[in-house]
Amino acid sequence: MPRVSDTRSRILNFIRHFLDRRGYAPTVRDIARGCNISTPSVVQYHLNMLEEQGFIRRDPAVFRSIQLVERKREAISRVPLLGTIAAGSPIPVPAPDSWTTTPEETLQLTGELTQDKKDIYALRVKGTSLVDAFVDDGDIVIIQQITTVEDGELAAVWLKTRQEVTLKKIYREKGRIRLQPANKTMQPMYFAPEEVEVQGKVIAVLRKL
Amino acid sequence: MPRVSDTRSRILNFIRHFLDRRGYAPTVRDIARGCNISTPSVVQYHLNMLEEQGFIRRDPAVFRSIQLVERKREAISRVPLLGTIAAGSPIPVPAPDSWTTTPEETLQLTGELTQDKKDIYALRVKGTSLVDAFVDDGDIVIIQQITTVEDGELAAVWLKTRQEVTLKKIYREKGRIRLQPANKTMQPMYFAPEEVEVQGKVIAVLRKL
DNA sequence: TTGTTTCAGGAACAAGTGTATCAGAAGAGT
DNA sequence: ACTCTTCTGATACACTTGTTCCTGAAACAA
Repeated sequence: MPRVSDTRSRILNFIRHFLDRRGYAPTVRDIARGCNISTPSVVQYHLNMLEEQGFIRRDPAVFRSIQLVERKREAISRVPLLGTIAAGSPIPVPAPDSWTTTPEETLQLTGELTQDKKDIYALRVKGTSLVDAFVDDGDIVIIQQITTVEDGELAAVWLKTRQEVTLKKIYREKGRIRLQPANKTMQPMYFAPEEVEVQGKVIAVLRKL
Repeated sequence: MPRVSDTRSRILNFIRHFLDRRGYAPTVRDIARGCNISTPSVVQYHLNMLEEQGFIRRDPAVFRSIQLVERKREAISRVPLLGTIAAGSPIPVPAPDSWTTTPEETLQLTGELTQDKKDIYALRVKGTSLVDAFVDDGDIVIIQQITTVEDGELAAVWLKTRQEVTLKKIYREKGRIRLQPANKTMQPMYFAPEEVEVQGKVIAVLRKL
């Protein structure tokens, strides 16, 4: 048991909160003020200890350079919001070079949602044509750009003859393709393989309210 | 067309890279050095412009306080997944002290989804009782724990007499409460105010596939 | 005791750093 | 040409801030 109720961890917590609240690191004197320490030198002492113990990292002689080792850059992927998905209009499949051009907007998602997959883009749903996939007007679908999907996976498909885009579970059957709505109470549709063009695989849907 | 290939965007990019590489913000002079600008005052000028235009935020007289507005929403919050939401069982409202206890699981979400709100938890949907809110079995609803919501907001409500939980848009009317399904084709339901208990406000729905 | 380690307090220095001011150049529009 | 806005340059000031040096108290071990 430490002598005081551990100044050290109090300092660590103060740094955490300061970073959360202000967005940049505190100075020695900020910490002193926040932890009721009367002088910078004491803070300096503890910071040196914390750095030795591997809790923080600092660049010498650089102001506000304290970094928390525990805040290892979490994997955030920036997913481009490339446009809208509507029943009557084709999905705007991104050109290979357009990944770097400025999209309409960018979503910041954790790897938990993107499942760390590559070639991902997002589309905003316009209209209520996708209600049979439990997707409402204004929802955002996250799509991985691939041309073939496994049986049973939810795919974004373009129906050539109908000039229509839809989200359906796809099943290959003998000589035809079955498109099954996510809503189990609804009936499947059948198409010739050449009528169906898989634009991508839906890996997530999100709705902000 | 700007004279040079826009010093401003060069500065912005430099700040981005500096933050990524060093973990803290550059000083005026760091930027000057990195962008081949001969004097701090020019950088200062452009930083003021960038702040006016809403690209960055700075705290006056605080060293290394430049923050990229575009990364404001990057903060990852850990949202506890507290259980399931099913038609027949009450929503497991977290006890005030249980926030720190270990939840079933934890979601990592960016501020973009949590909208930087407080007192947020997540529930996994079990069953198809919420289809009228376009919520499917297995979806995850993000809920902010508040007891009153604005008219028209999607709320998680417990219907006492029915012993049932549902997600509905809530409207206060004279002497009664109207619960409107998110699906506009469906009919509203009416209840006496004391029958309806608001458990929280739905701020997002997400579906991982 | 004695010595050693850890922690707190005070003061001061030197460098880093935001900022203001003045001056002037370069375009754009009239 | 003229004015106006936008941008660049140089210098200087004042404050912020990392750092060092000193003193001293408290705990612990030999």
